[in-house]
Amino acid sequence: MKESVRTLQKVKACPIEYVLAVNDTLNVISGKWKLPIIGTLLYEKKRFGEIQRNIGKITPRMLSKELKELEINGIIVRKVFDSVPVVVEYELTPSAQALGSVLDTMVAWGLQHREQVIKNNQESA
Amino acid sequence: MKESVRTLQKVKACPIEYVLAVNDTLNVISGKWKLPIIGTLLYEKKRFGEIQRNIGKITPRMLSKELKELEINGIIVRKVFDSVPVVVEYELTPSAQALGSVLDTMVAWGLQHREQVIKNNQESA
DNA sequence: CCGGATCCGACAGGATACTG
DNA sequence: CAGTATCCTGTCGGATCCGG
Repeated sequence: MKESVRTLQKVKACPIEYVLAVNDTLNVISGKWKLPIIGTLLYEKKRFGEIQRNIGKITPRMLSKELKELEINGIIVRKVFDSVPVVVEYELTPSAQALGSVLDTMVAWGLQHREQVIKNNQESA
Repeated sequence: MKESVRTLQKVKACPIEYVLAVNDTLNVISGKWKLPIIGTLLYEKKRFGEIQRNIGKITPRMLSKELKELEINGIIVRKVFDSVPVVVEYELTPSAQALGSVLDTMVAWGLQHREQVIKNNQESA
């Protein structure tokens, strides 16, 4: 677990498991590349190079590192085909696909919040 | 906007506003202290020192910085009372209180994901 | 084609001391 | 009480080159 999201405390009267659950979710969607990677795999499973081209500016080092983390966290599955040259496919787990609901609420809140901020600015003008 | 969450791309067939909305939400809840601060203010408005004691291990430097960011982002309101000594109160905006729905879905996903991971480990054992 | 190894800058976050 | 100022460390992420 990353240090930066470890210390969530006292969010409402939530039991400790809730706090851990929120941190688990945050660890899966925060950082610069996690969501782009998940996003590009939502359509279909892809190979290393495909992901890299799809995302655009990510270096192989970062892509490799992020894929490894996502695999450890049960977000993607890595399949190696022993051909020559070697082929590796990455695919989302069902759990990862269920992230859609989280993103939906985040979109909803983001849009609503933006509206609210604009309205407040107009009032104070 | 932080660099680390700027490059979200191609998440599903989402229009660009959805991507921005997700980033807005992420900017409000990621980092080590944002959620603890919001959490402690969910009960009631508090003063600087109260927040600091409530959270526990945060330094005044970090607390000040985070509160400033949260204010800029329309998450909290800062009220200064010109008494001696000076009193400053921090309070959540309605928008911030609406974050509960986001946290709820994150909790739900986190719990479900954990279950799924455990189940998969048992199967492969 | 799929990465690993190495080096490097930028920045989040901590420790401590000090002001209005 | 409510912060600032300064310094320091660790982690994130980029660049480049190398290997199976």
